[in-house]
Amino acid sequence: MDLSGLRPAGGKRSSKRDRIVQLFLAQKGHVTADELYDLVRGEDPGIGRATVYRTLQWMVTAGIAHKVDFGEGRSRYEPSLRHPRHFHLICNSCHRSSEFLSSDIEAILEEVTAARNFETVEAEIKVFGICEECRTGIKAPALDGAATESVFARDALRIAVATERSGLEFYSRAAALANDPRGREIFERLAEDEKDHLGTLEQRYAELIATDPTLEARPTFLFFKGAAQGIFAEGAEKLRGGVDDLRALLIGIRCERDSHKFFKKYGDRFEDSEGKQIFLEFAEEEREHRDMLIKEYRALQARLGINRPGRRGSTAPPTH
Amino acid sequence: MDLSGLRPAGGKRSSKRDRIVQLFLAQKGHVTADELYDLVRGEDPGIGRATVYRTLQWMVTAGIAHKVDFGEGRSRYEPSLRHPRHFHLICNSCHRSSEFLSSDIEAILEEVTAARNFETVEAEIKVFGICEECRTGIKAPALDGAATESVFARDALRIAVATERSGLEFYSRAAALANDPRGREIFERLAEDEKDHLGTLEQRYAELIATDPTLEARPTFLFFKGAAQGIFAEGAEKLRGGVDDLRALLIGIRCERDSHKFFKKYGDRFEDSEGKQIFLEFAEEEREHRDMLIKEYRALQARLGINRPGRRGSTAPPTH
DNA sequence: CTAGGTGCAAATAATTTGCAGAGGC
DNA sequence: GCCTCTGCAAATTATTTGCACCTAG
Repeated sequence: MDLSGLRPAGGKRSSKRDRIVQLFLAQKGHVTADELYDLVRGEDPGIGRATVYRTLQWMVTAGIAHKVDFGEGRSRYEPSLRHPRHFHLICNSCHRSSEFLSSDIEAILEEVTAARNFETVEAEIKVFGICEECRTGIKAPALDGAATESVFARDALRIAVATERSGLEFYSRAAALANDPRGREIFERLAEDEKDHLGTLEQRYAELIATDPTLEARPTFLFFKGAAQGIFAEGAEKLRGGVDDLRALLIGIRCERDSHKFFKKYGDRFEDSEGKQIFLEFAEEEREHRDMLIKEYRALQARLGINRPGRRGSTAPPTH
Repeated sequence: MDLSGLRPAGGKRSSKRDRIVQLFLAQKGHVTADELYDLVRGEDPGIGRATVYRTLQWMVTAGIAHKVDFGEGRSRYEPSLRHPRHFHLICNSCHRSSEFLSSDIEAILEEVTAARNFETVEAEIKVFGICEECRTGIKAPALDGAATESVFARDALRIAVATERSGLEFYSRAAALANDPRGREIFERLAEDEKDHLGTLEQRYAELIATDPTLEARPTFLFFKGAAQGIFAEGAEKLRGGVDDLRALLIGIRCERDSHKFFKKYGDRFEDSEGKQIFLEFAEEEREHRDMLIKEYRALQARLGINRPGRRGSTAPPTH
């Protein structure tokens, strides 16, 4: 692994430090300073404990390592590459920890800190308790370091598939309900797009699973509110009662905004370059969809003009 | 304060321990062992550091105190009476911390741990960063220990008011839309109930503010998704497109379930006995509302019988 | 009387630091 | 040659423990 980009300017080459860093990065989970010291000693008995501590400290300031405290009275360190903000479930019995991501929690924390005018540097969540294995004795599929990236890709793809599926349903229904022929045409076109996306995502998902068949059984890593039903599901639900065209457009605009956000956010985090490309491309297309819907909303509003029945609430489409 | 209930069976009376405990409980924020030692020394120089540590330890096992680690290399302790699960914002600059509650985060964590078959003992969230005062120099109204209870009551009442307001709107609309006269009658009756509740809550809110006029300016302590719009807001929104009576009933059932949960949960946590009583009473009434709606749903379903147009999705009301 | 609480001083355990020497640039 | 890294041992810091004594029940 090339570490040159990680070394801060002015840092000096040092084979010992390099060896410690390398050993550290090769570790799966969360290492103690002492554990790392023992590992280092195994390779080179001429390295002192202080150097390990100093290197760990340096890695933290350099952003390579992340200090975590599981309440054991000593610190643990994890490589901070990959997912910058994950949270921990820590077993009080076997002292192992597993990780998860939750955009929803991140979003709520943003709300809270904004309300308090607090500028977040870092958030940590630790859930202490008893893990499945310690409680039942049944060994559950683990989420070790190597698999994390694939599991992340799997979860992101699953959410994406659900989203496109719900999007397809939303636009199909909207097209069926639409009174205005131009509006119907747009809904039909967007339904087609979502169908395309769905195909691409399902194929990528199948490819991913093919590379590692154990992947499907592994526990969820990325938790996301829209995951189960898809981001458009609520919108599709709203259409059930029957709505006018303007309202359908409005709902679509909101859903596209959310799904754009989703694809952008997780596209950025993807390690797998193919998945990343798909996500970022889709993010762009969802943005285009949204613009198209906004334009159509304005146009339809103008066409309906003043003879449109008055209604409480805003009539302008959201612009952000 | 009577501590007899807090002392574990077999514990021996001890004036020194009692004094330490009392001093600890009188503290506002999060004390370190050493800070407490200094405080204790001020009152009785004959108390040793070890006794303070031992008492702190004892308080933790007895459930009186809660150990928190803000990453300073030493532990802090806070009284664990009152709100059992709050989270912390910690300022890296002035090292003070402020607290918040979020039911939404609690709910998400429950989902995550359930998915991993993890049995939670305790969850902690720490957000590190820079507080408003350190960043801007403007002193913001604090959330000190004494005020926390009142601020909690204020926030709970605000959410409750919003909920009843949205409930009133929901039932008014539902009554206006209802085709079935019996259904309309029920909706009208529930609207009346919500109006009553609203009056009670607004009065209580005014009383609370009267006891401490600075209360309104203090920052939010209890964060809750339904807070801004009220728990029925989404339901009321759904009615906008126009729905049939069965669907309106179904939406009402869901909203009543959520608002029952809300009143129950926070009623249990209320310290202020008047607020507590109101909340628990309302929780009961919301449960009755829900039962009423479910009964009506079944009755209407039966009355409409087989000549009701078929529709995808479940036709049974949720039972939990 | 006796179990448990308490003070003092010494022990522990993780981590940091002073300093003399080694090594990269 | 200079500046930084490094090892070793000593220092530091929060917390715990051994032990003799004390005190409430």
